[in-house]
Amino acid sequence: MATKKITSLEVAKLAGVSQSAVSRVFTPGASVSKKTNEKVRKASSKLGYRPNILARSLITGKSRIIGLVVAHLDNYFYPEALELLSNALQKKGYHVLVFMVAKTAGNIDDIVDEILDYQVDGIILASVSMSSNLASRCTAAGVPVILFNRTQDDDRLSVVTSDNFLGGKQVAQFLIAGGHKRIAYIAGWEGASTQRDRESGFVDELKKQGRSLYTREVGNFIQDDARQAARKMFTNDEIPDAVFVASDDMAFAVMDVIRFELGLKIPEHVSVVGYDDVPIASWPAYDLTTIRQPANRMVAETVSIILESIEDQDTKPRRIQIDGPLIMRGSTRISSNASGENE
Amino acid sequence: MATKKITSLEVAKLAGVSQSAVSRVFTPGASVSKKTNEKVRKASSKLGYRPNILARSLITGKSRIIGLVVAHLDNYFYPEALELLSNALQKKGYHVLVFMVAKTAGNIDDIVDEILDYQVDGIILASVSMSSNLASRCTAAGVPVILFNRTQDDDRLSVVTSDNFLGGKQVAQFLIAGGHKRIAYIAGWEGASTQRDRESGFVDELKKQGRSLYTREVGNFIQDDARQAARKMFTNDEIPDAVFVASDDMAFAVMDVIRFELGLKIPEHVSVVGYDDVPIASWPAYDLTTIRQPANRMVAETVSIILESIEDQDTKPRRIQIDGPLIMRGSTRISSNASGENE
DNA sequence: TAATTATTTGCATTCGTATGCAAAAAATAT
DNA sequence: ATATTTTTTGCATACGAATGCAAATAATTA
Repeated sequence: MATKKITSLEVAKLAGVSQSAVSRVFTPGASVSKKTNEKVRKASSKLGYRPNILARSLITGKSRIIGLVVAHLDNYFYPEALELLSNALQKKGYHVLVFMVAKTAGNIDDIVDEILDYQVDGIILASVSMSSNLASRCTAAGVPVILFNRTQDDDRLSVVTSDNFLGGKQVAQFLIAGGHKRIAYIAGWEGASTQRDRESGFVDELKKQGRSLYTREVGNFIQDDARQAARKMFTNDEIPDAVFVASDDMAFAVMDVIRFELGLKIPEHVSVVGYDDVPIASWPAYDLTTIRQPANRMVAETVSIILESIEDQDTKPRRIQIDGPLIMRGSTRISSNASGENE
Repeated sequence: MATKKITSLEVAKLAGVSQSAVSRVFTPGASVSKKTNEKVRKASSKLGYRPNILARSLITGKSRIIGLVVAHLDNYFYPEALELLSNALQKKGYHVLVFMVAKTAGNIDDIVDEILDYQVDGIILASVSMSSNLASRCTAAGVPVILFNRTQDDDRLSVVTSDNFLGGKQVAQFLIAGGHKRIAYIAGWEGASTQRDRESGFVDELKKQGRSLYTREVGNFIQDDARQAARKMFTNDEIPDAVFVASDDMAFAVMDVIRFELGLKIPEHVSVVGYDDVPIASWPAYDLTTIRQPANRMVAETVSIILESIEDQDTKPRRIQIDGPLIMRGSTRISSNASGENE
């Protein structure tokens, strides 16, 4: 009921000093004598005073809020990243304001406007891209923008991804080395750079080794779509003997279809490879061979870039690619006659 | 570089009106003539003006920010809830500021202090509880607090949970009806009210039907611990023929141990029941019988309570229990000779 | 048309904190 | 003890928008 807010002025009165003195006590690096400091601290804790971050932001121009836009919280890679991100930023005195966006990402721009309304110090777009026009707006407002797990050709934006092209390539090499002949691909949402890069790395390498895709379907990074894609792909006369699925999340759905709907065995009848290495991939029920996206390192880079950009407005946007290893597990077979296929 | 902020004053100048006029145009329900409205809108969009939420908050005392404290983003129930929550609040013009807290929840109080610094309009604690002292602070500050999926005896706090006691009871009834004789339980973290309620509902019903727990281990709502618990539980001479695991998340780990480490069959050798009904539970690889926690309804209640409390400071805290059904799937057997066991 | 009422508008102040500047106090040097 | 330098302090103002109040304008009525 009694909604009373303790302000610096009241603390000042109790401590017998000026409001500025109180402010200085709570401003690191300001000039305050030991005695004043003590008086103020005492009065503050007596009244339960804490500085109002919003009022402070108004004058400093820094809110210590980072806006985060996420679409796919259902793909476990993102909650994991969010947790790491939030923890890392928290340690630095920042906090994350979350903005969810429809998976069928449309009007990101409106959302970003909302974010800017909060005077955030920086913006992280997880698996989402923004219009060039809006990028200008952010730049003009001095708000650094970082794309996380998504690329875009705009040198005003920083980008942190895994090396998706290399990842795709590694999968191709691995599958060919494993002696697979009919190699298929289930794509993610084709608007996503990660999808495109994974696929072109994959297909490029196949070509380089004189192969080509046996079948291709689209799963849009959505489990239901992936299931559909799998059903279509595996009801032909001659099914693929290996399939690379553009994300672990979809791969699980695909494996379920292969095993429980079609009664096929993994990897005996078909090898499955995913992408991300989310925790579930290592659960024995799936035991999925996959490319690891090192969420921790990606997050660490993201945080360091954003903090640097905030502290020094003149920091140039950076583009970081972190490569992750192929994690070999039981969902893929390794034939013994795998050899001699290097160009 | 050119960090220029457009303020209402600049818009006012361009539009040839006063700053107050601009403010009124952006304040729903304020008195503005059609003509002024047009002039201001025009000038605003020309300059790209948007009101500064922080400055507004300072004077209105409302930030349109909701603080959310989460611990277990690795249990899929929470990302799901977060997504629903954020979406629902977004629709109402609110946004979620996320605070992660260690799973071994200790100093929640410090975190809540940080939250209050942001002048949030409300606080949601997901699976986390707070000291009574701090509850007073929040009440005094006029900030409503809602516990999500966790109870606590404090009538200043609102609480939204599923009916965990009833859930536990349902599981007991179901397992007994299924003809199980040696019924075990793997507990969550014992500091959690959800854990306690699930267990007491479960054990109470067993007793009522003249049974008792065959074995009990603790999994702390952590997969690794659950695995350990399962190993211990299933290496005795006579293993349980049914086990109720306090969360789906742990149940998956337990199932993996049972099947892949111990080579037992589910449900032939042992039935497994979980709690939450996260999406993975319905994946055929697990096909887990479980109690559904209706995240959508829980979130809807949470949002409606928090908004109501914000709009009307005199709203009394509420305690909502939403009951969820038992979802019968393939991880439990239903024996035919299940009968005559009522007291 | 004049008188009365309803709407708009601008002025000035407020929210809570930070900070440039000049005065005061303390510390140091001469 | 005095002069000089350094540190601390308070005053006053600024941040950007919202709002009570009174003046100005428009709409309504007689």
